[in-house]
Amino acid sequence: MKKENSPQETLTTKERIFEASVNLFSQKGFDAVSMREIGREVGIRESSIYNHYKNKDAILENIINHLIDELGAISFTDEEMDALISESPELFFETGSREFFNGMSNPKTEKIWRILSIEVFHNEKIKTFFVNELLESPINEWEKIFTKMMKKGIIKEYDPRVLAREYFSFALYLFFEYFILKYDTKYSSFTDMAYNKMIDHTNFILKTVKIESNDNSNHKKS
Amino acid sequence: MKKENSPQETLTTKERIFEASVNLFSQKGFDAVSMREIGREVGIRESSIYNHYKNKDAILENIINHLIDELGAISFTDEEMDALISESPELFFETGSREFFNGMSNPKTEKIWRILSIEVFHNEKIKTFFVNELLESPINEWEKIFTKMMKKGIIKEYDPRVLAREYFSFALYLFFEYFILKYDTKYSSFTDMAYNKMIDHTNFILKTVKIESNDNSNHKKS
DNA sequence: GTCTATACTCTGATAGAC
DNA sequence: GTCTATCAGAGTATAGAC
Repeated sequence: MKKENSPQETLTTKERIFEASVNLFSQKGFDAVSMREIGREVGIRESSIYNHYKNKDAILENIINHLIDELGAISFTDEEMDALISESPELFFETGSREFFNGMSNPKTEKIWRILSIEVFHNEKIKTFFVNELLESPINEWEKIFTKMMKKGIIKEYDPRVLAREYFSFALYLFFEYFILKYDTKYSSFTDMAYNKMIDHTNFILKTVKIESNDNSNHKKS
Repeated sequence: MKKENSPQETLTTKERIFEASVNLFSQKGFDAVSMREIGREVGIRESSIYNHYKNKDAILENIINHLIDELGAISFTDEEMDALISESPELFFETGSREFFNGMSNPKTEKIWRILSIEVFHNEKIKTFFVNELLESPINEWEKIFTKMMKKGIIKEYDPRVLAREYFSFALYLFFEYFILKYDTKYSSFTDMAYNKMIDHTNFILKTVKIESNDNSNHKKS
């Protein structure tokens, strides 16, 4: 929809304001960044920003919507899900994890998640977005998935709500560990920090609930 | 160390500033509260606050230290732990959970945790405190505990580090759900929201790793 | 200890010349 | 579209009278 690969010089001023704001907000937080600072970064006066954005909040709004658009683009159909579940639960979890990580792993997207993590307390829209996208809808989705798996005889009977929470809470833990507590430290990306831990987690869950077929290759040690 | 139960009128001005700041910061965040506002709440001019605290940061510092002192007061000796583990893993988990919840459940402590959750991005000291108290030291502790349980033959062999993360990550998930996303909603306290979920979680973990004695009372349904 | 008064800095935002 | 100039308001903090 937008030209993405164009060199820096061909970006419109509005786009340059957007980029500069994402960088500054993700480093310092929304309140700590002034319009003057954004202007300085872009190379224009702060008053000129108001030709492109109504006010400072409109920049943040724009950033949030950018992420929402991006997340809306990736999703599974029920049929794809069904096929995957039937084929192999391991593969399904792997694909699900990959989808989750893809939604937060490119550098720009990571910065936006970071901004939202910082501003979740100060902005009602961000809070609602978080509660929906990170708490409620994923857990509801996973509840459905686990229910389906039980019906298919792939996993043992267990309260699917509890199972969904057991599974997804770990992803949230990783999210908070990275974006709130460990951002700007030794890790180069969310995937870098979290992916292997998520694999360990999936194995742990499967160990408990999976119904073994005739293959007993469970005791792997590295 | 301090008189706690004295009626409001007998608090010193410094204490009243402390109380007012905890209330205001936990509702609006540190930056959003002005010295004028604190003064108004206490009933003095903002300039008078500087007779009791060097500056605004000193108030926050005081609040953080209050929590650190409080947390330092509750802890287990290795002997107590050993005795509990040997007696019953269920009881041990229950006691451990209760300790965790006690550290964040009285109304004043909850408010302080909320303040810290809001300010974790803007304050390096708070971030370090969080990383130590909520991420690293608990997971290290639980790793030791699970190792001990394995040696005693109470739980099955498994990577104790992974197990520690599996167990404690859920507590962190609950912490973030409450203090960051759901504070000021339908729940009256952290315990109110989280305790039953934590029990479900403990049961799930035990289901996977516990070595059953001769009793098979695992299939309870409500 | 608290007050008034004041200093100073920074913020987001607007008006109007070019 | 960008500039200069300017605004009102809020922020922390200090000095000195009482």
